[in-house]
Amino acid sequence: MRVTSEMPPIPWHKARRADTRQPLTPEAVVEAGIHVLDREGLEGLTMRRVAQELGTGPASLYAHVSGKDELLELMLERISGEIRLPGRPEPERWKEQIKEVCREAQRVYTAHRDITVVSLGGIQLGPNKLKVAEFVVGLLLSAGIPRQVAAYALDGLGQLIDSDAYEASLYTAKIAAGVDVDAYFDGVRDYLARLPEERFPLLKEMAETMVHGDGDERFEFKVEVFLRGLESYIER
Amino acid sequence: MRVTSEMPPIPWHKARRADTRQPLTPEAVVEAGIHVLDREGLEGLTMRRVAQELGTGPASLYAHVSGKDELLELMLERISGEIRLPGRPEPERWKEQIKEVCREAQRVYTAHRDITVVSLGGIQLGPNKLKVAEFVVGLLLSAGIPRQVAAYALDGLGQLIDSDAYEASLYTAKIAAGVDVDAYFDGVRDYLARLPEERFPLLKEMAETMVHGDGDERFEFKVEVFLRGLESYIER
DNA sequence: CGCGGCTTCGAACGCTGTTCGCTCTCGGTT
DNA sequence: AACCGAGAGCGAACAGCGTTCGAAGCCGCG
Repeated sequence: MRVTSEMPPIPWHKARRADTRQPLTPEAVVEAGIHVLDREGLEGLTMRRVAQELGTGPASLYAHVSGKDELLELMLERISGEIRLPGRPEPERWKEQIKEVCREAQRVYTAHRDITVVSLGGIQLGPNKLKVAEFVVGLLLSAGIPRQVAAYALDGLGQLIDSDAYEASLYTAKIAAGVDVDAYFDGVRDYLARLPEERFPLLKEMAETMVHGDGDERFEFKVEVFLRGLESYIER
Repeated sequence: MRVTSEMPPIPWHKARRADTRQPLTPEAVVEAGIHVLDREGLEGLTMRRVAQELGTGPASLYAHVSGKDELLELMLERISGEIRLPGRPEPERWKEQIKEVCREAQRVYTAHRDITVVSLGGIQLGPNKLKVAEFVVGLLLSAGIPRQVAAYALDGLGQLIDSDAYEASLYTAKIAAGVDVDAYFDGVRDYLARLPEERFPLLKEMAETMVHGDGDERFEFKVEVFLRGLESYIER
């Protein structure tokens, strides 16, 4: 209910949004989306919230983006552009370099909260993601891994990174929400330790071992295991 | 607007819901939830829809279940109970038996659409899930895999199963929605084949290889790779 | 100068999870 | 036998969601 609805527009208020914001392009919408995502997570990423970030209403976004799904995919592709690859592939260090890429990808995705659910949801073919894939597949082939194995491995590594980044982001979200994660894991350990001996002897006894290690350590381990498995496919 | 609001209750209508439905317990709510999930997927699983399934309104559910999140976790745990384990662990066949468990888990989860997003979201400690974990960790230890490695491996295998089942469910959902998945993959292959030579030489050339193989084949491969990697940790 | 097409956006639609408060039932106590 | 409190059931409502519609405004081209 604007009381000024009958009044002439105040001249120096005219281009108010244009002062602080560029004139609304798909890129600007994506950027605003990423801002909201970083601040409030995927759950808080609503079209209304993104529109607010741009000083407008939700309906305005639909001129630049077909809907929330497309916005999410554009955001994911934009974020994938942040992944930095090693300067040049070094085939003799293929395992180490693939690990570097995995670490970097995991770092970038985790930095943007739970964006990776989008990635888990389907194949992404944007240039930024493809660039990473091209680099990794090159390393695999140069290591002597058969083509079909390399293709499947690309899939597997992507899934590993995505699901791990998703899990990691949920913990950082919990921390941000004020949950004491250490206490949570203590609770899990105690729960396991108190399991009935006759049904879960191993889990009960391994309670301490089960909760040991942080996310990075576990991620590092999974990648190492996968790469060791891949190594066994090398043909000479 | 019931016109009978002033009339005495018609006796044989009295227990109308009780005739067809048990008197609403947490178990009944979970079961109804699974019915809706199977029929309409996680997206179609709403509190209203579950309530409708039970012949009541959404508010009634909250007496038995604290909210949608808890309902989902209860559903996941109930579904985990469908996973059948081999009769007894056979340490000399540990790899094959772990594969059997993975296949079975993947089958069960995929049969219930995209329920595994819940699993990706955190640690589940229900007895049904723990039973599977106990079995697998027993096999790993009996194979000579160090305790800490076994603990991490449990995590890794779970993640593999969950993310794969999630992906698989999305494709079956697409099929159910009438999408021609073969045509979709043909499109992906053509897209890859038409990539610019100078930027993506490998992906371009490997287009056919990249889209080769169905979900089961890829899943089988990933599990095999992971297990081969695990094998290298065995200490004698 | 006029006009057609694109952008902008207030309002609305149908949906969601959840809460409130009233009614009703039923088991246990006085 | 009477009562009463606890819990279950549930209609109504709230705040918020993604998305659509239609009117208005703007800009560049003819």
